[in-house]
Amino acid sequence: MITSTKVESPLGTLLASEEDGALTGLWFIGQRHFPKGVEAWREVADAPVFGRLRQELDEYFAGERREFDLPMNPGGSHATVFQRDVWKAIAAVPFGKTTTYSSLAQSCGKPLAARAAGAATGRNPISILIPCHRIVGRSGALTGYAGGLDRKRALLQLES
Amino acid sequence: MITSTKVESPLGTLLASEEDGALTGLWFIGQRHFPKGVEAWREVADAPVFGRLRQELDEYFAGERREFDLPMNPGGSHATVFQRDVWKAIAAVPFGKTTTYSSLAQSCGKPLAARAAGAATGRNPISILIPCHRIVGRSGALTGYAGGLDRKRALLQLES
DNA sequence: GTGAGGATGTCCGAAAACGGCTAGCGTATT
DNA sequence: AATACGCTAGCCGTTTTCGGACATCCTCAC
Repeated sequence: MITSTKVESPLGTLLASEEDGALTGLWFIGQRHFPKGVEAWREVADAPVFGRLRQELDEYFAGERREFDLPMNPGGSHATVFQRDVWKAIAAVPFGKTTTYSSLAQSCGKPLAARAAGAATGRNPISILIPCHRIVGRSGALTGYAGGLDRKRALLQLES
Repeated sequence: MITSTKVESPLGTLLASEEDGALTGLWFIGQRHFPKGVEAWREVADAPVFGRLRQELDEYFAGERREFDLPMNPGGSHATVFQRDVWKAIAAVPFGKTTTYSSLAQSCGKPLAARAAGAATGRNPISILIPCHRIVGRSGALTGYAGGLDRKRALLQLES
């Protein structure tokens, strides 16, 4: 059973989803690749993981938190091996640092799959906590963000 | 979280699956349309619904039970509306009776979809409890069964 | 009778299109 | 000479698309 709730943030409202006590998703409302079957999820505002999420997000946006610490399970069941690898590599990028798509690809053992890594990055199901905003082009250009480049800029600004 | 277990029967071994306390699947091992992600399910032999299933199945095969009574949730999340309609119509066919694919299609409000009803019948996720063995061709021929025609014959024999 | 053909929803495989990329060159500015 | 754009062409996993195949049955022409 998947449950969901809405979370407010300085960058707009987010939708969070949870299953078996672990956070499975966090998207800006209406962003690119917003999940499809949302209507079937049951809204349960007070699941334990949602409480922690709200608090840690508040601290993060207040500049008082650099890392998140709560149970996560991105991708549920339909994600591919490559996607999981990419998301894991993204999660390893520390606060305040950035890395490139080609570097991600390399970490996954597929040095030539930079473009595919970009596609996988865009499908990251847990915005902010899996910091896909820290991934930029080789030239340093921001290239893209499923929640919009403005939000990507704002997040990088917050971390600088 | 989906869990599974194996169940013995006079017609062979079955795999049962459960989620949130409801039975979600029951297949003959290796039958046509056997589910795919089974490796990812956790084997838990003693879920409550599995206990009831074992007992009711034993009674059924002993000729002492004509109807099943336990929580079912066929198709989980990826089933289509049409499939659910067909399975519901199949569940309404009583012990010892049979009906036809075209009759099923009619019950679903799509009188011309007899063939599609056949396809949906084949995907029935809960063998025996959703009695797809009671569906025959208009001429009375047994036409097909995902678990093999022998088993279909045996089940109809048992109910006669 | 008997055989051919059409209606129907879904799955499956194959093939094509599509991205949150990059390196390599030419040109065009300083 | 450097640097900065802009275009092009390869790279690769995933998504989309499309064409058959099915646990059928009715009708219409011979």
